[in-house]
Amino acid sequence: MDRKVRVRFAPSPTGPLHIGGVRTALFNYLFARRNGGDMILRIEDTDSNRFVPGAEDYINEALAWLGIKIDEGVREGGAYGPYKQSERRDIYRTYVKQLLDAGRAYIAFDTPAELEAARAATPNFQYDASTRMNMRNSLSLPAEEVKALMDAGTPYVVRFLIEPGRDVEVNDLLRGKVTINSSILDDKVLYKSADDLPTYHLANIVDDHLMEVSHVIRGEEWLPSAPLHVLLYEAFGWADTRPDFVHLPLLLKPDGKGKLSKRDGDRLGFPVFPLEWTDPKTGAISSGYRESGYLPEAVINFLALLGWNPGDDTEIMSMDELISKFSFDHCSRSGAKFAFDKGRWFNHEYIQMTPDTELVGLFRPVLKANGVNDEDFTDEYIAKVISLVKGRVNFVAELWDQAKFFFNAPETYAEKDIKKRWKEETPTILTELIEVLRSLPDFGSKAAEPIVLDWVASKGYHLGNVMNAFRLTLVGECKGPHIFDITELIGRDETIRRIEKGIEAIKLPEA
RNA sequence: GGCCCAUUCGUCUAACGGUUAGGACGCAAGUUUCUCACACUUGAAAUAGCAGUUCGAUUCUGCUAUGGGCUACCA
Repeated sequence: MDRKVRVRFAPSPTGPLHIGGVRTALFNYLFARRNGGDMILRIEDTDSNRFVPGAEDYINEALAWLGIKIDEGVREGGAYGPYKQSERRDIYRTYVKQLLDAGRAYIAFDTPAELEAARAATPNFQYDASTRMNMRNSLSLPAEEVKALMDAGTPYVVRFLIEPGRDVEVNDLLRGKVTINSSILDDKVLYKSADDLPTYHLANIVDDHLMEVSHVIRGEEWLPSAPLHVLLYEAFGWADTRPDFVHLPLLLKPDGKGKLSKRDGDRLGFPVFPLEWTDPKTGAISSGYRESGYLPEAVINFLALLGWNPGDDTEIMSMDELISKFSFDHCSRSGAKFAFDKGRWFNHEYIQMTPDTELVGLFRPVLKANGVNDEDFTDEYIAKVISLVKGRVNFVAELWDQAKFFFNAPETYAEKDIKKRWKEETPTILTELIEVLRSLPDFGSKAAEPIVLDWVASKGYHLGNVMNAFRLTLVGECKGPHIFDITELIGRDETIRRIEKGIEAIKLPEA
């Protein structure tokens, strides 16, 4: 059956979208784009107790930052709306009634306390064919009593009537046929009268059907309930238009047990959220990839390769390349530990590929944060600085560590470098160097270097000691880019000022 | 406990019955160099175990082990 590819990403607004959710969204997006399909963003807010303000905005902002574009959704609109489940109550009510009328579901009045008691009384209690007649529901109770309870406005739920002893087949595009027996399924709650809202299972099936979703691409945690979903499609009479299922392997904690969870937060030393998130209740802040200096392209590239490969050794791929190569044929079925080391490398690669002029805009806030009045420096100057040091950083923020001496003269000088390079005759030599620098007709890196090196050679000085002492006065330690690139950028006056300051401040180490 | 899914270097993965089991991150060494990096070169590093099918198993089957998921009026 050939039909238009339509996929959906359906998060619950219960907090910030975590990185596993982002990966699911990405795979949906890549698959949709690869096949000329539509990408739907559906907000699954059927649990009124877990609603978190701001979460929906966060989801939109995160996907936008990452470059995952939504075709239909709450903001984007579309012909299949509303795209928020809490606005679809009328629709769900109709379909709940359909199931009830067809005898595929029933009404249950058991209170939470009664359910708890039943679970406590029976080991491995399950609300199903073996127990339902002992519970308080429209199957076990006389019709008059059911009516009386309903008339009295007693809270109830609607449960799906599962026929036991049937093998239910789920055909997963990644895993092949998965068969489970319906006896292990319980009579799932589909609807709660208390808030007049369905549960995930009902809403999910109804919406996917009505929105003409062709492929349900979601995390592996949904695999056990997929048979229930198959049964629901059947009960509604939608079996032949049922979407294909793809259950993606999970993202696991890098350090031990379990799937990567929202609560891991900063415990692991790297973000698990795309954007920084402030908990509206506690005020606790969880770091985000954006704020941690990751480029969205790097996050996307890294995530795409967790559980998928292009079929060859290519690793660096833009979104467009990912789209053109994406296929479930190259998806793996096993969970992937979310080790972030490689993510750092991806970010390094993407920083190298990003034009310096573009990095300037990202670096200015870092300068400000470090007390530099960045207005004092032109874009051209900052871009040149970046070009000299970006090869050695993984993150934009790390540029500061590598480049601060381009903005401030050193205040201190590294002890161990002094010990190694500062000799008794150093002040004299550097004083001579100042004269050489003053006499240079052209202070540019290319022009200055041979003249200075010739001078060192002609004097018979130790090149390493002279240059490193020179470097020490400019940088404060023995590190950094080519020395004449530094002097060219900071200029002749500042270079000489720093040498003089160094001669003044650096003392010969004892012994 | 029950049910389901998975298992190749430390990590992400390639090899879809025949390879010296490949690549990348990380790690180590070397080259380069005024320094620290970058870059480049090289290296160490894996088929969970046991049966079976087969001329031949990383690849197919079974069992065991291990890991993971689900087992709510959460998604």
